[in-house]
Amino acid sequence: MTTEQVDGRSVPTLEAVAARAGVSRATVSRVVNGSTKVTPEVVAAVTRAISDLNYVPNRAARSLASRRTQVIALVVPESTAKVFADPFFASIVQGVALSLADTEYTLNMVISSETNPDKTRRYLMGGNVDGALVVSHHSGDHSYAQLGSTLPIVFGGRPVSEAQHESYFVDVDNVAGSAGAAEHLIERGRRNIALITGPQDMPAGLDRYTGWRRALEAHGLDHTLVEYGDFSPSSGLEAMRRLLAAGRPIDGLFAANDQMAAGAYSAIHEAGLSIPGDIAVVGFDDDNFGLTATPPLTTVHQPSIGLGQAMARVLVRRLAGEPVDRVTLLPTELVVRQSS
Amino acid sequence: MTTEQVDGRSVPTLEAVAARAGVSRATVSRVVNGSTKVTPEVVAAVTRAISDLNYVPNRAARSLASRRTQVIALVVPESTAKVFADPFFASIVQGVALSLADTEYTLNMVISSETNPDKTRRYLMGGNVDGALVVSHHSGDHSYAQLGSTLPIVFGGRPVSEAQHESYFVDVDNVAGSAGAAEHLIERGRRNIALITGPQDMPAGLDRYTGWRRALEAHGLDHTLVEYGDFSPSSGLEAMRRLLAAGRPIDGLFAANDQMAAGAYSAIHEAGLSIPGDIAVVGFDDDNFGLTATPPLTTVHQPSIGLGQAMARVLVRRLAGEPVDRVTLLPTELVVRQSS
DNA sequence: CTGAAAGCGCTAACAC
DNA sequence: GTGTTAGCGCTTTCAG
Repeated sequence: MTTEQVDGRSVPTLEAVAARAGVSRATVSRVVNGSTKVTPEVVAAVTRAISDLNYVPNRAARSLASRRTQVIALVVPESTAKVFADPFFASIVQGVALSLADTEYTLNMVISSETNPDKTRRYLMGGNVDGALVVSHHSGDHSYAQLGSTLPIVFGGRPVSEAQHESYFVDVDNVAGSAGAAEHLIERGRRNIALITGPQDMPAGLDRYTGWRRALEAHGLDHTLVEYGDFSPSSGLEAMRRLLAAGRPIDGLFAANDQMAAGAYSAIHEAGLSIPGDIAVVGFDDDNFGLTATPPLTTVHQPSIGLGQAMARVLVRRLAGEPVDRVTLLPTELVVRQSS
Repeated sequence: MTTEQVDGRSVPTLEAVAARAGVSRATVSRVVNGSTKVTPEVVAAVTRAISDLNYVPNRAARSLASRRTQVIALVVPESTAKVFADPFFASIVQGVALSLADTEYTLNMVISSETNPDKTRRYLMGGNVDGALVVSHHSGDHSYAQLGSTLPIVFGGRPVSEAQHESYFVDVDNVAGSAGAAEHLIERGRRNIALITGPQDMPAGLDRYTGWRRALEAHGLDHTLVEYGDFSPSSGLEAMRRLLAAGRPIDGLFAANDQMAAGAYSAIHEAGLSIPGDIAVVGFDDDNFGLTATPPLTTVHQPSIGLGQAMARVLVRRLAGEPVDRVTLLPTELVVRQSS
């Protein structure tokens, strides 16, 4: 059973609209593209013809003639795609899609295979898109940065290396968020505040460490109670065990993400300590663990949908030739629950 | 700071390749499109020229000339997009994207505003895509079905109404999955098995009810212990309370999704009953609640990534003119944990 | 098996 | 303001 490319009533062309409105194709084009230099009456006539005929401009023809595609690629590394179910990432996509829905741009999702990154690169450079949004899950990998000189690109997450300083990116203000988390613990009267952070080659791990340290320093508190995890629950468990085993007093803990906080919960409980009685805990991310945890976790909420929206907005502005800051930092918000 | 549409070294055209290979544009086109009717030597020469020049065909031009866009739209109703963070949905997107990555098709995500559905409709009908994938979260809403006669469409989830019988769709085998869940409870020796299902105007709610009922009937068991929820945890809580309040003996429960099972857990516990001691519980979906629940939830796993992949595959086959079944049902799998 | 020629539907100078 | 005229880069008959 072959699916014929049945035309039905074939799609009307600009030419048909022109004929019906009694004007030239150029004029129809002007109206469609919102040129101001058209008489109101003509605009009206053309508009009528358009809706009568149910005309929809053909994107391919338009692109070919205008040398603009009106397509924005959202590039997702395959490894990230594997954890697509990660709500943080899904929210970014959502934000991008929502934000682009109000524009003339079309969203093209590209999964870049890590085994064959050139395919994506070629696609992007082949003049098939007007710009690209690149997200590399929590990692700051700007390996597409080189393309930035030819194709407008906006990254999600700040680059790891300052060398890639040229890139445009949108990120959550991890430093401020972490500092706020630490401040909160301090306000709660905690003085021996430990940190479980992530790998220091990942911006999120590094920046959350920095924010925490700055806050403690500002209050003249000791900031050497540090352990490292890899953002997984089990690494949080291990890290907390090490912290506890060290024998130094601890009455507060900031975990660089909620998953590690979850692990820390277990370690704290297995040590017979209470939350927040003995140790007040604050996490980061505000993922779904926090709410269902016992006690519910105080955590730093990051605007993941907002991140996607901001990325799209920055790119669209760049494409419009409007001035945009290379760096866009989104504020976080401390969600206070019962763990602190 | 305006972003110039700098050309850099402008993208090579087919013409350039033709010149370099010493053949006509038509021949290059044939090679690019894998026509068999070209001499091996010529193919080699053209291939060389292509890679030398780093040629990438221009999609717009190709579309315009061939009247094919090589674009597949993935339509997501805005309300669904709001719950984009729903891992089930995110997985479908992932499946679609992965599956399409191996084809010549490009994935175009479209968020269809419910307030202005015509915009999407026009876009789809405007010859801008070769086909569409429509997902309406758990709902079977095939309001785009009418377009199916003009544009090849594949739906995720079976249609609510049999009238829309024409549509192609891919769905999880809810009936079989639920029957399996009920069978499992029966095998565990449960005889008074209750059901909390979803709205009966949603295929998932209806089909999961059907599967459960058939299994009980097959074993001559009572199948009147039924309450309805709306797939939310709180509705599950309420439903379970009603079930318990009725005073009839219950030793097993099948909840039509894990969220409602979560609510049921609370109701069971607040009634001072144990899981699975007093009541064995089985859910459906295998979302992230199941693993972290106490006790971990036995549930029916549905292949959400597979669903997306299947949708893409079915559409691509249709577009290739290959025969495809209108209905594709994906098998579920019972994941036995400690709640049963 | 390969080349020539004619567009695909639209935009963008350039005239009027 | 509006029409005329060229193409944008590619596919596709149709000859040869």
